[in-house]
Amino acid sequence: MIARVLPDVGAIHRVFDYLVPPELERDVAVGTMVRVTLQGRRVGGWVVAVADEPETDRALQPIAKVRGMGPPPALVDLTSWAAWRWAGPRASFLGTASPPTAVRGLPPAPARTPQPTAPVADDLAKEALAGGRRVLRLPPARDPFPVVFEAARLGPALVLAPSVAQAAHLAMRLRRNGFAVAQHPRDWASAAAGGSTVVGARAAAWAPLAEPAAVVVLDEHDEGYQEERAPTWHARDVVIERARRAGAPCALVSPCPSLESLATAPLVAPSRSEERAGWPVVEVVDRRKEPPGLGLFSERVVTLAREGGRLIAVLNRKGRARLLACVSCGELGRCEVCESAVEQTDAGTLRCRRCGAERPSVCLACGATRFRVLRAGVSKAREDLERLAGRAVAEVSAESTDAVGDAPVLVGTEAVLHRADRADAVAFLDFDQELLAPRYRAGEQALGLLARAARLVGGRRDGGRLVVQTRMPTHEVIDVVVHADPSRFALVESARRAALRLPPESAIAEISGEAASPFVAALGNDGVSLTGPSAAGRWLARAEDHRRLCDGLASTPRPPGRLRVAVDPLRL
DNA sequence: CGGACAAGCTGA
DNA sequence: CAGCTTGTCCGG
Repeated sequence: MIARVLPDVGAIHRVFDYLVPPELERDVAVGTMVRVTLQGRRVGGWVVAVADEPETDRALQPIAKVRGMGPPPALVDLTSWAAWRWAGPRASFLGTASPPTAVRGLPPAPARTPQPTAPVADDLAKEALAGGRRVLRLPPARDPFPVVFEAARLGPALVLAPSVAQAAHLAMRLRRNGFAVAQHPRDWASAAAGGSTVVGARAAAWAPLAEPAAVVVLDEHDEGYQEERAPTWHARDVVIERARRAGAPCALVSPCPSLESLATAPLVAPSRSEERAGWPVVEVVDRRKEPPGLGLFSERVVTLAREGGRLIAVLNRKGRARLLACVSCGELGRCEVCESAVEQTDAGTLRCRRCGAERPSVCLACGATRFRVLRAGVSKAREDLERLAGRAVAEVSAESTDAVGDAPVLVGTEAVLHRADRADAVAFLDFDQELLAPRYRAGEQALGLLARAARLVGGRRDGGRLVVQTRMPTHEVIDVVVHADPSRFALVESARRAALRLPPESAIAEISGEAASPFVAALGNDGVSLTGPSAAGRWLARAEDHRRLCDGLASTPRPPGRLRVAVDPLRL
């Protein structure tokens, strides 16, 4: 018996043949994790195929050790596809699909799927999982659990949630309903044994179910599903492919579905009135019509902060002040080293955001020591709101570690929307910053923020309330919440993407690193067009679809040196 | 990736 | 020319 082994070594993308000693034959199959001798040293690797005859005349080495079970053959096969789709090494996908600690044997599979105790009847869930792929648009306040329930009823299903905490919560609810459940990656062995529905976050896209009976992705628009480091694989796209291969129904659930999903699957949505009920009331504060000098806070937000209900104010700017001007001469506060804008620290000094140089609060032009805040950050916002509201206001950012507790008023970056679990109102202090962010997905991302905030306040019948401060009150993203109709954004945005040839109207990859230049020189051909390099030394490869793009990337030899290829880059 | 080996550089 | 650095090649 011959094992074809892919070593778990960075720069090796080849498969090598090894002899399987007779006493190990029982333990070796496609997916098995082994240790082998390569060039005199021991390295880990995966058996990606078994054969009777070697492909070489060389003398074969025996497999040194069987480390344990690895991904099932269907997933080993899927890693080849993923390596093509995201232009990355197959070994990195095999690593994600492998157990966190060695698995020598599997627990017994549950004899049969236990009969759920309390059936949840839901026509939309049934329709979304009737067969093939569907986008299921459910408003933020509507519980998606019936979809998960319906999927698990069909057999061992694969269910993704954007965060580990949400996945754990779903697992608990499924268990309470009588289903056998495995949490990925903790229960890797149970998942591999079969018979259990598997629940997890991004990495669970690679959970070891042989063939899911159904696939559900909750909040499929969530950016947490995409890996930031190259290869930039997307969990949603991985499970879509798994569902396709298994012939299993696949429901992509979201209050604001991504254009990518809408472009490739039919939409299922509740009635207008049901959808409306699931979005909160939104108050749009048109800042163009307000008297000048109010700063970050409209009268409406100040009133809400005073009134008593729990208010969360969102401002996506960290620190105290992001842009300052001298009180006496009006000159902008800039770095004496690199001339970039300086920010004000909590200690009152000025710090450069680009190079980190710090200096006392002194104007470079006139020597005055006082500055006016032109663009406040959350720290300043917290101070101001506390003064205006006359009660304690807490600050929350990604860095702050204090428990949110039940502080009545919170000010924070968007991290606050992840840390708090409920609110009576959420106010976006500078929503234009989100709408106008220089990224092609800014609109989708802004809408995602509104949907997340909507979850914290609940639907309109629960008194849920969003306040959006903006100078673009008729922007289609705001329109979505005003009318509780996400298609208002999708229509406008997909036309815009088509005009600009941006995804999903094209497939793009960002290429950077020292080897980028020779790589793109060899790339530009059949169906792949190139732009670049940008100031940061990045190229953009674009094709009509992923097939053309990924074929082009795969057929181009990689020159030596560091090369980063980010297919479907999030930020652009 | 990391070991092997070859070619290139330095100093006595 | 020994002794060391740097570069290139390749793995079962």
